[in-house]
Amino acid sequence: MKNLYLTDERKPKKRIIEQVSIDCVIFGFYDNQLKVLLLKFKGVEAWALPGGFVFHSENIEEAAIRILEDRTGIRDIYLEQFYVFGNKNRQFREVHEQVMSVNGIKADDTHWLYQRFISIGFYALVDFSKVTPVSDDLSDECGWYDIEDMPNLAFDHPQILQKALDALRSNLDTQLVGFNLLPVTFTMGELQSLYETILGKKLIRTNFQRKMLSLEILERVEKKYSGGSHKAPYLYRL
Amino acid sequence: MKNLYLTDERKPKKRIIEQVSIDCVIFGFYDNQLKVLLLKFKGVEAWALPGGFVFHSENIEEAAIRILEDRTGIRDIYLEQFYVFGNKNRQFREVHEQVMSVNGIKADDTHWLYQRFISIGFYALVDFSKVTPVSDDLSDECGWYDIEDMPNLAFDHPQILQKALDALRSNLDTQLVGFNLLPVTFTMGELQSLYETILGKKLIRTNFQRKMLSLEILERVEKKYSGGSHKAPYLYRL
DNA sequence: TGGTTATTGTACCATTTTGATACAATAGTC
DNA sequence: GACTATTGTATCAAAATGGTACAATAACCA
Repeated sequence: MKNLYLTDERKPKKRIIEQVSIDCVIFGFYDNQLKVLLLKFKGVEAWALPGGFVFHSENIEEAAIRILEDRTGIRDIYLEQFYVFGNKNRQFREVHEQVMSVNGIKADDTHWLYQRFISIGFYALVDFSKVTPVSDDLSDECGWYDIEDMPNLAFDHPQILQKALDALRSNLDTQLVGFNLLPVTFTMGELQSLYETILGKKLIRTNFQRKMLSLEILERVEKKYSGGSHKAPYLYRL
Repeated sequence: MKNLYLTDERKPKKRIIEQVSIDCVIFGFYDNQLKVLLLKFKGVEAWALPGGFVFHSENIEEAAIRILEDRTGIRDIYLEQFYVFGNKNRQFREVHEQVMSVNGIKADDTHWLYQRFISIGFYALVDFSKVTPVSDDLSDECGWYDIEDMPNLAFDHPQILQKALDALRSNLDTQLVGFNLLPVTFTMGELQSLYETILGKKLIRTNFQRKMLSLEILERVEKKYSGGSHKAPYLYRL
């Protein structure tokens, strides 16, 4: 994924599948807020979801894992395919041209990047504290943005993000997917506030606790002394 | 989709996106059994899900609608994208070669059909009684097969079918998707047996009836006199 | 040291949902 | 008119969920 815009002039050994791309919605949880990892294009006031292409020699899931590792520095990420975006007007000539001109790259009209793209959406759930965001060649920033307070997203990435959120929401109860967003140990309060931000609604504390404990998947570890003047909560782990 | 194997020699006006395909799992319900529409290749003992390619000038969902109409003769089909199959070993040279040789078509080693494919899976729910299965140029049969009694499926179509079934099952309750498999009016018993075959388990009749009626989406029409020596059930519609 | 405060863990009751059984209604057969 | 198979509904028990009460406790403060 170095120098994306040059790949076909340089004819690298690893050929990519043209007109298919991957977009990753990387979720993290910090400060009781749901966050998404975004890249900012060099010289353009537009942010984008981390993405990339699929080599002929790899599975699409491997491609997603590779992209995730490039941006976050971690492997073993919880990953799920959620939708394919394939409208015929999915071609983003203006933004690509702008980014290329700012970065001093030229391409003629028939460049494959100017064609229509089919993009496979993956969402990833990561432990916020383990991630070191890394930008790519075309970006000057890579960082976390609050889901409630997003900057100007390029392309059709607002829709992709929305669809990822919907998928995450509907998998939350059935797949018990939320724990991937927390560190190994966490308090019941943290877990509840994670559920509340993903579902977008308040939950009743006592019932939430009963529900979680009745799943019999949580192990109670030691207490957590926060320094607050109140009873210390227990820490739990899966 | 006429003469699939010739498309690039003939350079048709409608260019397709290479290395991306669509596979459709078309579900129907008849005789209290869940059925799937399959094609049988000419001269080869292998069946396949109806599929096709995406033109540059159409959305992927439009492509799926086109493929569905070609095989079933009906538009306005309930359609849902459920997964993308993109393993690097998704190339099916042997089968393609066999089918081509049987049908007297030649292609050299670099033919795009010999490359690896990314296939977007859609499942469709149709009213069995409205469908007239139509085979394509490479098939000599197109018909319904019982989900419990499938013939030899080519490629990775067994996995695709399984994933479609999983998706259908998990959408059954939340999206109330099952009604698309029934005619406009139906009895409670038919609805129940549909649910039972999709979920793969028996349901308690009285509770199922209570549940369905409590949704307040069913309208009771006239009675259905089956000729059986028992009370006649009501017909319902959405 | 003992009172105060904020938060946590759990018990408890009311309400709703679900599981399971009973039974009356009825279309056709004999 | 009795009999049979099936349908529609009522009913009770059990489980899940919503909501309140209250005791336990870590830090703070007078």
